[in-house]
Amino acid sequence: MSPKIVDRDLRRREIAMAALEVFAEHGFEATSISQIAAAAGVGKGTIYLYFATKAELTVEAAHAWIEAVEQGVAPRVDTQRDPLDRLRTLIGASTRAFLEDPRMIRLFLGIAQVALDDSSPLGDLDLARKVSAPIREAVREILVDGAAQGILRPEVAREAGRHATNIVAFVDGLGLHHVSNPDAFDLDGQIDLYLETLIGSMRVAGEGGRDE
Amino acid sequence: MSPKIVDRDLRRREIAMAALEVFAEHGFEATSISQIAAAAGVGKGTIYLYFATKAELTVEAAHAWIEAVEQGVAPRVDTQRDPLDRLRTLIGASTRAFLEDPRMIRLFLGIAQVALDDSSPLGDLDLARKVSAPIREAVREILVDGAAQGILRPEVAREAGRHATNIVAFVDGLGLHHVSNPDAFDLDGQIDLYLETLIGSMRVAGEGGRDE
Amino acid sequence: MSPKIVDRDLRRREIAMAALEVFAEHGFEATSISQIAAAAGVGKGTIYLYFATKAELTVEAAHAWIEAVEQGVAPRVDTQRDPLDRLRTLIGASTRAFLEDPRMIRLFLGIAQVALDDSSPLGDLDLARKVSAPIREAVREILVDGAAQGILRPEVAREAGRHATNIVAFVDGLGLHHVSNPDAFDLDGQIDLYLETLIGSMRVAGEGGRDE
Amino acid sequence: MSPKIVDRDLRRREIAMAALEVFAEHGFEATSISQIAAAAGVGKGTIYLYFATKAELTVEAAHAWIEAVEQGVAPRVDTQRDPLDRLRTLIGASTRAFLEDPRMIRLFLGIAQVALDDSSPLGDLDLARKVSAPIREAVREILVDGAAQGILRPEVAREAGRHATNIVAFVDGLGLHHVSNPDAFDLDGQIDLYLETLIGSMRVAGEGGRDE
DNA sequence: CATGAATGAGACTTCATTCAT
DNA sequence: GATGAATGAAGTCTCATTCAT
Repeated sequence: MSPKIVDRDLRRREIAMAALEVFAEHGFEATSISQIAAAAGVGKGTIYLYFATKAELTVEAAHAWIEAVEQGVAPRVDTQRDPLDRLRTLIGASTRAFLEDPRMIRLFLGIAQVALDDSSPLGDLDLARKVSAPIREAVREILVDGAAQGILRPEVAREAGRHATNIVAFVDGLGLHHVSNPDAFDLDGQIDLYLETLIGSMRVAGEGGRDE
Repeated sequence: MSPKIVDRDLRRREIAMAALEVFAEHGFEATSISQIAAAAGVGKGTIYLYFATKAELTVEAAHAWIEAVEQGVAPRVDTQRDPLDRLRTLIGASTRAFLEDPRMIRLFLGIAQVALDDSSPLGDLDLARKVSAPIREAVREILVDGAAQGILRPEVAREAGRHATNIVAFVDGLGLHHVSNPDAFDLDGQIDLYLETLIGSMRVAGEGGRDE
Repeated sequence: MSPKIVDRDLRRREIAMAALEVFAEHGFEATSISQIAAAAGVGKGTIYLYFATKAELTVEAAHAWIEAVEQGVAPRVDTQRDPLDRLRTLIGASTRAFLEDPRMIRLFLGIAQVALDDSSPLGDLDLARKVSAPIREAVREILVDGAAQGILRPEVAREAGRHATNIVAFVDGLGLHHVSNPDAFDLDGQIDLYLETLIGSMRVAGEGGRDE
Repeated sequence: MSPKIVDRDLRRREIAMAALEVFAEHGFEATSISQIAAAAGVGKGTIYLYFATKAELTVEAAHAWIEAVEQGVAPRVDTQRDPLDRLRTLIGASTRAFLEDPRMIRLFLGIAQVALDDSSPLGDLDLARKVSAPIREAVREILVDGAAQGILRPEVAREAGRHATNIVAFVDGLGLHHVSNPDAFDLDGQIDLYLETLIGSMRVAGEGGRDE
């Protein structure tokens, strides 16, 4: 009656989302098919009607995660007008929302590790890059905007993509350290320091800044 | 009468180093004692003469790694006099040497993941921080030096430790992305961009810079 | 839609009975899960679908044994009317049936040994006592009956429980020796001697006895 | 210099005695060669200079135990003159001394179980019988004495050996139950009850007894 | 002779995957 | 299609036994 293809994809996605939950909760290698089946509310055998292999399920889960991140980040940026404020808001908010949830980092680490496995079908996922793509793009746009408005130096616009890559890399790196030892430093303080250092370098000289 | 004499600590270290190799190759949880034993050229049971548990071996391997990093980084810095050059050399060289070996990031990810496990004896190791401690300290000293020589702004010296934390975080984050997809960006170029942006913000205004 | 239906309790019992066979044959600690699985005709992993642990399987096997003993002993007693004859029949028949199978004593010894282990979940099973409980109770009833009929001394009825305990202890002890070396003595003869000695002391004086 | 045969046997005995200690403490199958070596104060390899196999060591330990029991029992009997008192003393004292030490029963059970193994070289040890031989013999002598003094019935003397076998069997059986659950009954009380029942049947009729 | 480092078989247990229902 | 019972490979760890020192 209903098209089977649609059903299958829907089911795959549902199971993948459930897997995502369990991965985030228990870590990656510690998660069994049984747990995923229970979380998805289906039988263990049913998993194998939709995925040939646990690895294939992992790939789907990673994809689902990427899409979820993409859809979750975009809305947050558009509340501010000033490029510098937008940058502060974007980096600060998404970093905190994203990194302060240990489940997310666990998920990221787990999937990244699987992706790093040479024999893994996740190898071509370019996970870190795809997951951070929406943030990176948003950052890039802000930088271009800022240059267009004369707030940021012109050359920032020329290198906007590469700057965005660095910014995202910093966010992920800081998140990694934060997660390894949340007490080692003040996450907010480090983000502020980074942003102001960055802005100090990008801002058109002579414009009034926050720290001088 | 004369029993075989074995240096337990040396043996532990040897096995830990071998374990490190395999961990880096296959990831942490995917590595079996058998593989480690094979890599170390010993029998499976021998491992347990030196480590009560796989977890204990993991801790030792992590420690070994930390020490190896510590010893590997220090010598590289002292060849330059100018603080900015030293910073470029330190970050550039150690980043490349350290991060272009995918095994290292894999190891780092693996350890971070294990460290995230609450029940893990690695939990209190603060591995991510200890591993990067020598680099962070070297960076901090350079920043303080640079401020003392009047090349960097005085407030950089005051915040040297926090700046160093951010710089190391960036290095790790960029490494993570690089390893995830080596073709996504030019590692050297990104590092240069970061360093010049950073220096641009830290340098005493009016001093001549490299990129303008 | 119609999943395979399995009676878990039945399956547990089946496996426990198979385990019992192997325990009896090889002793308790010398029996491996592999052997039990083979004896039960199932895969090694299947055992763990029904028992969380080897110890849990052991407990279930012990319980199964207790029940088997309970069901095997009761019917034999009710064929005789005279208390002394019933006592002779009960002790003689059940002793022989029970003890001449060396597997049973082996089982008993094994369980006793496991029970001695403080950390064993069998510790609170009081296995030796439970296993012999039905016989002990039957003996007690016979003694009370005998006293009620005026055949045994009144004080025997008052101490019936403690006499029963001693009788059962004797049976087990003789079984132990018998199993240790079946040729060392004539089991039947020793049982007869014991019974007549016992009866000689319990019988109301002046009543005609079998052996004088 | 010193005859090697003597040294070897002495050493074997020393190690066997040490093994006995550990067996009694930790149970039989739970005892490793390492533990025995440590208890004996020798190296693990040294064990194999004196015993080809763990089983062989077990045999020697069992033999050592038998001899120790033999030497320990005899002295206790000779303090009393009245045969009935001597019997009470012998059974009561040796039972308690022997059975109230859980290590001894553990040892007995463990060795018995090994001895029951068909493939065991202990099979010909007739352990239970040999261990109890000295007590059995002492009991037999007391019974013969008692008959000779006219205190016990003449037919007791004729069957003295078989009575002694039964008495020892009872002691062992009661000990087994006691060890399985020390709280199940009062050991002293049960022994007294048994002895008086036994004596009541063996005593020459009309002689003043304890319980009438 | 004595030692203990080394070994590998084998124990218990988990889990991805299959398949009869 | 859906299920979960069944399986066996593989993992961690123990320990009797060997052998170089």
